[in-house]
Amino acid sequence: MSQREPSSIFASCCLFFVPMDGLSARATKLMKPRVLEMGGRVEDQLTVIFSGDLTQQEEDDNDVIDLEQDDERVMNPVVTHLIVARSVNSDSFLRYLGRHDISEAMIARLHVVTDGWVTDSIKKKQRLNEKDHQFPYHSVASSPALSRQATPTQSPPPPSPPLTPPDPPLPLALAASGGATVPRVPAVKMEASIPEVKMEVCSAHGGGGEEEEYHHTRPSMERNRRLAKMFKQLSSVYKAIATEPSQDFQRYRHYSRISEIVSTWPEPIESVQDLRPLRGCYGAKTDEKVNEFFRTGSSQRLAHLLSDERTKAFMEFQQIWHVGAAESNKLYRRGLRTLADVKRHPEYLSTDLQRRCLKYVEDFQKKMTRAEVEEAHQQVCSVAERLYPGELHIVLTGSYRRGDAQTKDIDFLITRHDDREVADEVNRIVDSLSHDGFMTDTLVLSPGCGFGAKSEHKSVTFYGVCRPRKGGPLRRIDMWMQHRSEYAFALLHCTGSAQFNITMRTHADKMGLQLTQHKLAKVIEATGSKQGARRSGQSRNLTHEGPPIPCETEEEIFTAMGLRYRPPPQRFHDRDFGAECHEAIAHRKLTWYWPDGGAVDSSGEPLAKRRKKDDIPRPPIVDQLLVRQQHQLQLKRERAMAAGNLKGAMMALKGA
DNA sequence: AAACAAACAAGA
DNA sequence: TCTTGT
DNA sequence: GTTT
Ligand SMILES: [Mg+2]
Repeated sequence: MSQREPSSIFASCCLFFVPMDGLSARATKLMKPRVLEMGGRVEDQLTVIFSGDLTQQEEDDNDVIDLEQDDERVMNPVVTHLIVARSVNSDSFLRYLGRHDISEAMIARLHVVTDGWVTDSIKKKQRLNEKDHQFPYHSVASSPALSRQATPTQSPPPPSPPLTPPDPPLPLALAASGGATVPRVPAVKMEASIPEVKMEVCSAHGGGGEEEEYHHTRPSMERNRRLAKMFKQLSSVYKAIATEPSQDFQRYRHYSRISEIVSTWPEPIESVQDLRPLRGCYGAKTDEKVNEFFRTGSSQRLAHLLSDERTKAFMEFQQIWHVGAAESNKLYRRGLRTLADVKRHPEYLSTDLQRRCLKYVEDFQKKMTRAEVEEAHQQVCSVAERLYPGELHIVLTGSYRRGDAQTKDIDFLITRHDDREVADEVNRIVDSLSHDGFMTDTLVLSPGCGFGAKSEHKSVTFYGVCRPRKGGPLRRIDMWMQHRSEYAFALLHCTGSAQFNITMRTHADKMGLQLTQHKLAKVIEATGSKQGARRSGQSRNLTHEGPPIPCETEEEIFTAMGLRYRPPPQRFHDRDFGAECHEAIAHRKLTWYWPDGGAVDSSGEPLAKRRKKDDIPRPPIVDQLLVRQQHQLQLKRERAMAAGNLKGAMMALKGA
C-alpha cells in the first residue's frame, strides 16, 4: 500500500490539479512543494498540442490554454493523477473536461481522486489507496463491491453500469393481491447500487465560468452551496441547544428546510428575488440573512453562536452518540466544557451506552465511500445467505440509496421473501456477524419478541457498530426488518431524506391521510390541535384510521398521495416539492385500489387510466378526499366550539 | 397573539 | 414520561 | 422560524 521512504511516496506519480473551486491556488501554495519533496511530479498543463513529438510539446510552457486556436490538443500523456477538489460537482467536472476536448474514455486509465488523497497521503507519509479517494464523476456507480485493488499503482478499469434497475423491488407479489405469478428471484439480493451516483447535491460553479474564483457577491453554484452550508450550520446549532418544542426547535426545523432547498437549487441564485416566492419557509428574517450573506459572505448571528461558550460545549458533547441537548445541558451545568472534560469524567454521563460511545467519537465523524458500503453489504448478505438460504431480501437504503458519494452510516432494510412474520432473523445475523468480527457493538436492538404498537406486524430495529475493513474505522450500521406487506413504506422511510419524509408526511396530513414507515391510512377523525394535545398531557391526538391503503411499491405510495414519483436521488425537500404538494391538494381527487373490492365508484372515470400494468385487476375505490382547507376548517370549528369561543367558530364558518 | 408541529422505536 | 435516535 |  505504501513505500517506506517518505521522500519517494509519490514516486512515478504525476499530478494535475484541476483548477476548480480554488484548488489551483491551494495546490500551488500548500501541496505542490510537499508532493515534489516526496518524489512526485506536478504538471500544470492538462493537455498538450499534438504534433507527433509529445516529449517536446510537454516543454511548451504557455500557462494559458488558448481554446480558440485550432491546434489539436490531447491529454497530457505524463499525467497519472487528476486531483479534483472534493466540493466540485461531477457535472461541472464533466463540463470542464468537455471544454478541453477530453472524453471520459481518455481519462479512464488515470486516477481521478479528491484533494484528500494528496493531503492525507502527505499527512500519513504513505501513498494511500486511490480507490478510497476516487472522485466519483462517472455516470454509473463507482466501484464493484468485491474487487479491491491490492496495489494502488494500477488504475482500475472504469466500472460497468449495474444491470439491475434502480429500485430494489419487492421480489414477490403480495399474496393478498391475488395469484400473481411468482418470479424466481435470487436467494439474497446482492444488488443495491443505483445507476446514478449523485455528487454533493450542489457544488461549485454550475453556470459556466468554472475557473473563476468564488465570491459571495457573484451568483454561482458554489455560492448556493455555501449559503446552504450556512443554513445547515444554523440548523445544527439550534438543534444542539433546543431542548423541547421551543423557539429554538422551530428555528432548527426552519433552517433544516431552507438549507435543503438552497442546497438543491438547480441554478445559481441570482438574488433574493429568486427565493421570495418560496412560501412557508422564507420570511423577513431569512431574507435578511440571505441579503447579509450576499453582502458579507457570512452571518453575524451564526458567528456569534459558534463562538458562544455554551453552544460550543453543546456541539462538542453531542459528538457522543446518544448525547443530545438535555444531556448536554446537564454536563454543562456540572461545569464540563469540552469533550476532553467528558472523557476525564465519564461518570457525569448518565448511561453506560453513552460512556461506551466515547470511544467512537473520532471514527463516527469520518465519512466512507460507496465502495466500503458495498463491501459491508456483501458481508451481511453472505452471512444472511448462510443462515437463511433463499429467504431474505436485503437492500442498502439511506443516503447510499439516494446516491450520495460519501455516507456516514450504513443502512439496511431486510424483508422476507414470503409472508411469514418477522422473527429473530436480525438477531441471528447480528450474532453471526459479531462472531466474525464484523459487528463490534450493539447500541440498540429491539426485543426478540412482541409487536410494534403501530403495526399489525412485528418489526425489528438494530443500531450497531461494525468494521467493514480490517484496520479501517468503525462505522455506524443500522438494520430494519419489516413484514413484506410493509416493505414499500419501510423502504420509503429509511431512504429519506429526513426532511423529505417530513414533507411527505405533512402532505399526507393535509390530504387527510397518515403516512408512517408501516402504512398509509385515511384519517377518519381527528380531535383538537397538536398543541392542545400537548397541553392536555397527551403525546398526540386521538385519531381513528380508515383501512390502510396497500402499496406494493414506492411508486404506488406517491400515486396514492397524488404526487409524481421521485427516484431516490431526488428525495429531498427542494424548490419544487412544496409546489407539487400544493398542486396535488388542488386536484383533491385520488383513486386508491384495495386488493379486494366492494368498491364504490362515484365518478368511475379514472378506473382504467390509473390501472397499473399488472394483470390482476384490482377493483378501485374512488374517494373524494377531505382536502386541507376543509379538513383544517373542520378542526378549527371543533376547537373553537370546544373552547366556547363563538367568535372564532363564526370566523371559521365564514371561511368555509 | 396564537397556531404551527412527522411518526415512530427503544431504553432508562 | 423523558430523551434520543431513525 | 413563518403564517394567520
Ligand atoms: Mg444514512
